[in-house]
Amino acid sequence: MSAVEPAVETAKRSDAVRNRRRVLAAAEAVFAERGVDVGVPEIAERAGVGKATVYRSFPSKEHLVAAVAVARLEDFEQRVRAQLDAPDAWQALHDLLADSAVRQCADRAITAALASGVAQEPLAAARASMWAAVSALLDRAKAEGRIAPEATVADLRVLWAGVARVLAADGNADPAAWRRYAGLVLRALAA
Amino acid sequence: MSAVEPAVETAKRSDAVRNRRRVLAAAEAVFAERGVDVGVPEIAERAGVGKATVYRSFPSKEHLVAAVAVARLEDFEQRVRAQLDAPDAWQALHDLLADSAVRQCADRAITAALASGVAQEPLAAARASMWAAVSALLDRAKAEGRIAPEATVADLRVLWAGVARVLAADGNADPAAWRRYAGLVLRALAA
Amino acid sequence: MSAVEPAVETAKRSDAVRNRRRVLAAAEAVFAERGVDVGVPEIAERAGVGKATVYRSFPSKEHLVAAVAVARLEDFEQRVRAQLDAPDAWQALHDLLADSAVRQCADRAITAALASGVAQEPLAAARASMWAAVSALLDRAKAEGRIAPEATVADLRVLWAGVARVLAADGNADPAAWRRYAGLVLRALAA
Amino acid sequence: MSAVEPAVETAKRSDAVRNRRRVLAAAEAVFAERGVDVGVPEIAERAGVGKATVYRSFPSKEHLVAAVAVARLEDFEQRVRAQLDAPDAWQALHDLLADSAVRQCADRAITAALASGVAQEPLAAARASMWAAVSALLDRAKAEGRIAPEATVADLRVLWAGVARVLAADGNADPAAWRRYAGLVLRALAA
DNA sequence: TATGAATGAGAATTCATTCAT
DNA sequence: CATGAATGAATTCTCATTCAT
Repeated sequence: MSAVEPAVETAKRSDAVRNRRRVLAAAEAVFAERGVDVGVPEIAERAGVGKATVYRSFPSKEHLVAAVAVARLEDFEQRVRAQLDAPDAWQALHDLLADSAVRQCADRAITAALASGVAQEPLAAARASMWAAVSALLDRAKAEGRIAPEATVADLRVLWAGVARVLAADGNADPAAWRRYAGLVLRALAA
Repeated sequence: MSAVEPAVETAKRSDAVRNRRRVLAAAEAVFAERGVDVGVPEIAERAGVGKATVYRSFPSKEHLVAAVAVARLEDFEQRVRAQLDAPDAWQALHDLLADSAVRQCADRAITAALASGVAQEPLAAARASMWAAVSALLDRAKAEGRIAPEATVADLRVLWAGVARVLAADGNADPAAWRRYAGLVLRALAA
Repeated sequence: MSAVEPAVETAKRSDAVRNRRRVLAAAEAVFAERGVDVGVPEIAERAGVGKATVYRSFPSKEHLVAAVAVARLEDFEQRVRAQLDAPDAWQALHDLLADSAVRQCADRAITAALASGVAQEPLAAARASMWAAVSALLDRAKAEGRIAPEATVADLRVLWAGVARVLAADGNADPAAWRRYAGLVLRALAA
Repeated sequence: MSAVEPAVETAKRSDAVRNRRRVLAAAEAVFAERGVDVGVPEIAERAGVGKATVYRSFPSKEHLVAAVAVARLEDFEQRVRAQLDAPDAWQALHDLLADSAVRQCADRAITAALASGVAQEPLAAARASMWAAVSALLDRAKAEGRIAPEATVADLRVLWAGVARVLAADGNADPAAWRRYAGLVLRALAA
């Protein structure tokens, strides 16, 4: 019996974890499509669960928003770290920027989460960690002589997050356009 | 005598016009501080008028949002046109960007107004007119050899509107920072 | 001078009286067309005056409604009295009913005015006076042997006011239909 | 087992259904007492539920009004059909009218619902079905020789709905009065 | 005096969140 | 545990009525 109970508990937890993931994925998708102002019912329906189930995994909508932001940041960070040893750091940076077409979702979520003041620590940590990774790549690009020494990762953030927001708001999903702006942004920071 | 009557009519309107301006100013301020989702009562209180007075001047909140956007655009356009004959076009452009009054407020308002589909024509006209003025200045900067020929005013918009949004979202009101990013953006478009 | 002042005062009063009539007429028309729930601005515009002018003649909208009801009642009463000596009382009654196609306006107004509890005395008086006149005509019809002795003017009111309301609500403006129902109502009260 | 699941689902709905009925009953009562212009909060309080609960069962107030009208019509229709085989059709008709539950409430609701254009089909269907039943009874009364062959169910509607409205507006709840007017109306249509 | 402007109260409706089932 | 139902707070907007001009 003592062996069964944990199994049951684990099973339940795995269900909970699965639901949590479903909700998170649904929220990401819906936020990306229609902004962070969509209602909870919509997210719940998209996730195929009831409204209350959303609240089992996330104490409030703001926490859900923050969780989406964190997930996005972690996701992007992984992709950055996978390129840390790329032969051409500048090119890797360029490609990463160009590929981050889903950014607006995270950005809106980050903005909303920060504005709400909820769960700021995990969010700030995820942000810092992500930017640390980018910073490493940026440093390598500087070492390659392609990026100006005084350029900072903060600059990159301001420029690129801005571009991403505007393109997203425009509904511009053309990869070539994103690619072109990635080049322009790096040019702004060029040595 | 026939000249007096209109004066009387204008006098009556003057109060309405003054209130309309107050509401517009209050809306600009509140939108800039807290986004376009703030309620009408808040705007009314800030303007020192009652809720219904807002609705006298603007048929709906969406119209108010659109009016704020248009006012912002017109305001900025005037400042651009005042620099059309400046000796150094690049410098003029740089300065305009640096103390740009078309910030998150206008952008959020424009986005919201466009999304709402209300009063799109005047808004689109104001936008086009403003960008036409900027385009003229940009052309002069190209002629000076400081801006790349293939750079477009659309590029400038994407880069600068983005920077402005991010800085505004950060609550960064440091003029030096805005100035620095103005330089970076123009560098991205440099010849 | 003492002779002039009253003249001026009278002139002013005549203006006021004219405006009062205009408003009353406009209210009658609008109430008949769209019910008593139309707003004051609409009535004012129809009357060609400002909103506040309505309030100069009538302390509140409810008073205006009551005044419309009273005017209607008095109007109808006059038409009844004009028939008091008609040779055929039954026929006169029938014609009066059939011609009272504008009744729904008065009825809605009477209902609203009574429900509001405002200005009940003049309204009640006008009602009583009007029904007294109808009663006289009804008595003559009884004397002619066409109407049952036990029929009352209250019966006539219930039946005919009801028919008028329903036809009006149906939007039925066909005189032939009104005429036919006038006959049916009198048949219900026939000797 | 498969039989249990629906039961569970029904159990959940049972509360909703009970509240739906409560709201409907409260709306009927309030509409009958004070007209269809009463606010939703009042109805909700009368039903012992929150405002938003009303909106769970009925998408809008207009839908609620239409639902009340339909419920009233169906209720009355059932009572008519229960009398279709009564030995004395005239008497059955008389009795039905006399204790008619389709009173001002239903009529005002029908009028409002038709004016709003919402849910017209179910309403029209309920109306037609109800009048079809009445028509059957009326035909039997014609066959009995008590009602004129040229009388129509539309006539009955105009006369009786009108009487009902006026009596209701008068606040006259005396069964004897309703009974008496039922007799008068049938007299108007007598052979 | 007549007017357009101003206003607070209140209407319908939606939403994030909590409970009973 | 998961769910649909319930709710009060908030939002947009309208209206009868009063005031400054």
